[in-house]
Amino acid sequence: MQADSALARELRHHYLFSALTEAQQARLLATAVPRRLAAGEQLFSRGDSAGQFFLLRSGCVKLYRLSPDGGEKIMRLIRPAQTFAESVLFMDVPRFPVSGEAVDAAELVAFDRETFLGVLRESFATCRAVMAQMTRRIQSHWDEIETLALENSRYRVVHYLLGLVPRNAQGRIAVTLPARKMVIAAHVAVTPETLSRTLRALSDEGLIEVAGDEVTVCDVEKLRCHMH
Amino acid sequence: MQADSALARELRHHYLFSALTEAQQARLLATAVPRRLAAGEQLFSRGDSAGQFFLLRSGCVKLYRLSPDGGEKIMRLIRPAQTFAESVLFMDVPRFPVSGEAVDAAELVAFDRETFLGVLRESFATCRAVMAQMTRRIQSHWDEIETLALENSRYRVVHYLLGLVPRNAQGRIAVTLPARKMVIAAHVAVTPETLSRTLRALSDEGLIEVAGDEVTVCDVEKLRCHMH
DNA sequence: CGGCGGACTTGATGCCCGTCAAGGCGCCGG
DNA sequence: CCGGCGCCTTGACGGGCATCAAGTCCGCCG
Repeated sequence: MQADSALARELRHHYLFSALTEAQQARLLATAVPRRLAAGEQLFSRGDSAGQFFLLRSGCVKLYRLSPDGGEKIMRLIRPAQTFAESVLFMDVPRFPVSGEAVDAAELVAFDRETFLGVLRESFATCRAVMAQMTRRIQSHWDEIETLALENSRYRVVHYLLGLVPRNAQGRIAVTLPARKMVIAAHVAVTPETLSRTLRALSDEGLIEVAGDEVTVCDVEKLRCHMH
Repeated sequence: MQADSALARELRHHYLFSALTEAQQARLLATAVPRRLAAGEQLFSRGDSAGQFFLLRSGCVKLYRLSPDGGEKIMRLIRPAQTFAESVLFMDVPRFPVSGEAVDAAELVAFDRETFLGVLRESFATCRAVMAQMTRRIQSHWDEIETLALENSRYRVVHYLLGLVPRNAQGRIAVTLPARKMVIAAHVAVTPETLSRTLRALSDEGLIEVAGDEVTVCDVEKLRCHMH
């Protein structure tokens, strides 16, 4: 790998690597393997045995599971500068718990599990960072579970929208949807049709305004209390 | 605390403590606070700032969130010998992300956050144990999200039942429901009525047999492929 | 430009499932 | 023994949402 310097610079701001010494980072890079994926290409399947985790450098990757009836549930969308499949680091028999596939053409780096565990042993700060990150992930899962457990689709959509606006936001605020509406519909477990209808109903009631993938919430407070 | 020896014995088999030296365990116990809860008594509310996590010694505790319309979603049921709210260990501003309340009268021990973090710094083995546990939790959340995202209630119930049987189970197998049916219904986001009807339909079709909280799956394979 | 395909929207229809209500059953205290 | 109280079950009904099917809009490419 000779494009190391650019990669090393990217790593410096990543939670998994920022607390490591240069020497430790070098050890990781020595066993790192670059990889390219075409759009739609599969990276791994649920159940595959796993010896590495990944950093996405460009493009977009989805982690998903297939439901029995052929539908797919997207568990997470990976954006550039995010790592994923770190969970294989800590499993006794490391297997991927989800499938991973490139949405857009992607450029990524695979890090070796054992090498990283060796480095981790020497860096408590990185351990803490990992645990903090996992804590955040668990809480975002709780949010998602909370959304999915809501009885009707309107609540789920509103709950999802509220999850997009910053915690302390007030009044009027614009957000851009993080993915195509089809994908979002899958996230909140409704059909694209219902999502469309629900957004229309909300905008007819003057609660939001929709323009493409730009959604502006007219009054965050009102929308929040609209859930009650 | 003079009932220490019994408590110390319980800790020895717990993932958070088993890798610690006697001295480290002693440090933890020195700042541990025993606590009793009556049935229905609240331990903490979502959003409360948190300086400790808990080990349940007897009874039953539920972690839950209230939905806007007053319904509650149980995120996790805590059984004796389990710790909970460990996530407060790793948050920058530690707050409880869910509410906690005793279902049955409960006996528990509160451990001090800072003390535990101090011990954790000295034990990489415990770090690994924590990360492994969090990994398992994340994956069980994925399972739950997968369940909740299933479109109809029959699939959700079957998926839940299949989650109860051991991974490699085959043929006929009996499981006992881990909670009252009302609670399970909440878990899979259906009403108790629908759960009841679904179980009846499944047993009418000869797929399962229900007797109280004992459910025997007549043929795991058939039930599994029944999802497809 | 004009044809094509994919994403989104909108409409009509049917059915799943939530709601309400009435029973059956075990448990408890009187 | 009875009466009361939860929990579970079963029934009837209505609404919400998935499904199917057009229709619109837009980007793409020949």
